[in-house]
Amino acid sequence: MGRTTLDTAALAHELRLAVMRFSRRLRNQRVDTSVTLTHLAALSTLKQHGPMSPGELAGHERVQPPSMTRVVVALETAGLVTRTPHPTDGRQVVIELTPAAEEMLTAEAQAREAWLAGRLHELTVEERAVLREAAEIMGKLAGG
Amino acid sequence: MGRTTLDTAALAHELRLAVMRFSRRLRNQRVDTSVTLTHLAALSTLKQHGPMSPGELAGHERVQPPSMTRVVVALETAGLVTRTPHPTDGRQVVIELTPAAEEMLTAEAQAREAWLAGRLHELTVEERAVLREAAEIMGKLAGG
DNA sequence: TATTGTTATACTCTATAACTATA
DNA sequence: TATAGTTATAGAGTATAACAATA
Repeated sequence: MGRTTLDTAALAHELRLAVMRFSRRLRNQRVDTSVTLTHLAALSTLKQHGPMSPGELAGHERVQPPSMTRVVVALETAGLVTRTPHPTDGRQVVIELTPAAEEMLTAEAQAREAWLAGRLHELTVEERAVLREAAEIMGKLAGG
Repeated sequence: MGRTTLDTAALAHELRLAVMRFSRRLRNQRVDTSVTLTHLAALSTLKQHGPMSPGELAGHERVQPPSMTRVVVALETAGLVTRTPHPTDGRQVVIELTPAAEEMLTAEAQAREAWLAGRLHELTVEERAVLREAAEIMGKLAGG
């Protein structure tokens, strides 16, 4: 086992611990309890990629379809997404953001991430640059 | 709102999404289902900082004391930690790793993080360096 | 009275398995 | 048969509130 392998194992260890604590911290910082972070993540994906099926959404969020079904039901109940039949494939449905959701995402963007943004603001420019790159790399790791 | 503030808000958004997906992915990659990642995190903290009370452990892990109680009970049942009375303060108990836990942590260190280490190995040296720095920064953000 | 830890209870998030409807 | 989605069920992880023991 070479030096790179040792380094990688150590990094895996540290990164796992840091990400777990950080994600817990993030999850507990929600202020608007009416919309959870999981719901927000789904809404953000719809905002970013446009209308899609529950299956596609589950793929994007890296959860199983039944998990996404529950999220979509909750969002529909809250009036934040609509479920309409797919135009050509009767098995599929299309999930789309409502104007209310668009408005909410826009209006509360800053407020929702206030804690994290505040903490990030305390960092140096260099540290933020590191996190910006790291976010991209983690996205790649999670997505592949 | 200046440019830095805008950048920070955008970074908060991207970082939150990336960390959530990444942590989900990590949580689902456990192979040895007998010990969950949450339990492992607690064991790693004990390994790193030595014996401590449930309250201290909860503080380290950034969870509430009742949550840690459940983790400790599970770990004690599994024979991975011991709960002994504090020598001078009768209210407190001291949580300590058993030899079995030490052995497990050492022996399975690589195997447990196999997925992540494998993925990290595919990255460039520069990307790993970014994640190494990011882990430290996220630890700081989670801990403060 | 204040602190430490536990118990009781409930909610969120996620999974797997089984089912329905459509292709 | 295969695919998309949902329902049923279960389990992990966490929280708040209430309680017991000790300082």
